[in-house]
Amino acid sequence: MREPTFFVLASLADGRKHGYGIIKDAEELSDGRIHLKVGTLYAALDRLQSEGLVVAAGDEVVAGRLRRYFELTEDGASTLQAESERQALNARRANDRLKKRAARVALKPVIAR
Amino acid sequence: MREPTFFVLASLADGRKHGYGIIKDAEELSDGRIHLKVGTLYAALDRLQSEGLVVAAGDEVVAGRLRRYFELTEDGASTLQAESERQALNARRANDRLKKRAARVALKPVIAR
DNA sequence: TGTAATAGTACGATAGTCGATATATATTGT
DNA sequence: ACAATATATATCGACTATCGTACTATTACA
Repeated sequence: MREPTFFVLASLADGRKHGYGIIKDAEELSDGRIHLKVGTLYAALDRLQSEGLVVAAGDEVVAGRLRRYFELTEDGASTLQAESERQALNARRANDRLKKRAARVALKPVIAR
Repeated sequence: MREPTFFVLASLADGRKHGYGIIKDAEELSDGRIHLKVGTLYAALDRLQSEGLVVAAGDEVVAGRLRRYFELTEDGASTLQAESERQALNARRANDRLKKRAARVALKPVIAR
């Protein structure tokens, strides 16, 4: 799963939201790092719905504008959970290696002298 | 950065390796979850070289077979570091939300009674 | 009055991965 | 002796998520 999709699910884990709301929320959740493109978002929502990870949760018209609401399914929540654990583990593994590497490269110049 | 590329860097963080060695190492590092496809690997190595994250580190012939070795640059190491931190943070954020969500859905049936 | 923010739709381009095919040698099993 | 598996790299078309941009439309604010 790629980062934009991950943030769509993570955003919806907070509760029912509409498309534009997801964009704003994901931006906040990622400290401004992620700005979901509209094309990416609605494509992702369509795909996630067809996969059963997200369901449409009513259309509303607020201030003359259509809002399409979505919410996470239990499947969506457990998929996000699994994805989150996978990423945390990958990060830990990479970090272990980087630490060992740092120890190695710190040693090298001393030997070379 | 996508998972296969991440594992190419993580594998090389361990030290100098050749293509096939990276595939085997990534498999081990990920507890068998990741099996890098050859197409993906060599495309990734070319790309990472052109980005300066990886450098060619000598060709050798071992037991009649050519081995093309690669190693991580300092840029590659810090890119992997940044990527690893990003993923760990994303995972933490998603997890926080999932915990809150679990608390919410655990409450709902009680109210409904 | 026009600019920013809100909200959604549409679509071509790009990039990374997948899956398959090819080539070649070494090792292991029957 | 022969087949299967492991080692090792190269290449290429297909797929798909994302990007980037343009478009429509309303409301709020300066």
